[in-house]
Amino acid sequence: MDIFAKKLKERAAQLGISNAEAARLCGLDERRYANYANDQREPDLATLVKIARTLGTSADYLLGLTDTATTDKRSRLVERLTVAASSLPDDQLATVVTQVEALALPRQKRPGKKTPV
Amino acid sequence: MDIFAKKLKERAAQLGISNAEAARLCGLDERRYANYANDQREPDLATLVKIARTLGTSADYLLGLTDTATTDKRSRLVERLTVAASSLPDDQLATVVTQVEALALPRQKRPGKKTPV
DNA sequence: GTCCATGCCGAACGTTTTGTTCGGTTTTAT
DNA sequence: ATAAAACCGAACAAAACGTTCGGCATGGAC
Repeated sequence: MDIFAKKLKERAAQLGISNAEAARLCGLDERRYANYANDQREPDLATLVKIARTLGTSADYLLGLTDTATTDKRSRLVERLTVAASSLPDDQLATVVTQVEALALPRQKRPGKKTPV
Repeated sequence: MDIFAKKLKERAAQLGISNAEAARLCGLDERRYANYANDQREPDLATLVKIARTLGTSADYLLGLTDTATTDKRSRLVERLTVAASSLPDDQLATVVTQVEALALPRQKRPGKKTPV
């Protein structure tokens, strides 16, 4: 599956992270992940799912069954944010959400009922 | 991957064919395919793709990635983050990405090969 | 009833593939 | 120049795979 290896590298590039970082995010041994990215080994299905989920993409994309390349620069930034945020512990994630939402909602005179984080 | 096995059987049922017929359609040994459908073996990635294509479905479906209900608490937090971040101007978005990535990868000061924001 | 085509399954065996470790080179930012 | 991080080839034990064999159950044909 050379396509899988290519997509793996392509995805890491989209996210602006190294393969080693992608490995860490996925909770996989760095050498092991590198074997996937270099088309020397193939993961089992559970690992494939874990990678797709962690990198915020689909198995179909990683297997070349769809070509949904994210070319938009802003979209990729948002994806990087999603991937990074997903690896945070609950409390840090909650904090980040609060802060970014504060940034996003510039000035509403009366902040209405908002779901507490 | 018990999900994969289930989806395999589910798909054959949807198509109104036996597992043996599905195996033949995919050009796979009947016993081999049965091992997949019985959750005793797993196919390599190329075979997974062949099955998905032959049965007219997606790898995401076969792997149970489609029905990712966003009912869980963390997923909703991440969704809120995505929505909020998407409304930010470019520079603020870039800043947030940098900060969250720094949080996500608690590591030494030396970043390796990484695409700059 | 007998036959046999079809679907399905467990066990076993030889082969292939994987995960991991070790050591080393290359790259990058200070 | 230095050190941290990224990256990679080789090698080996362990795990997973594909395939074969035999067996069981069902249903239609004769």
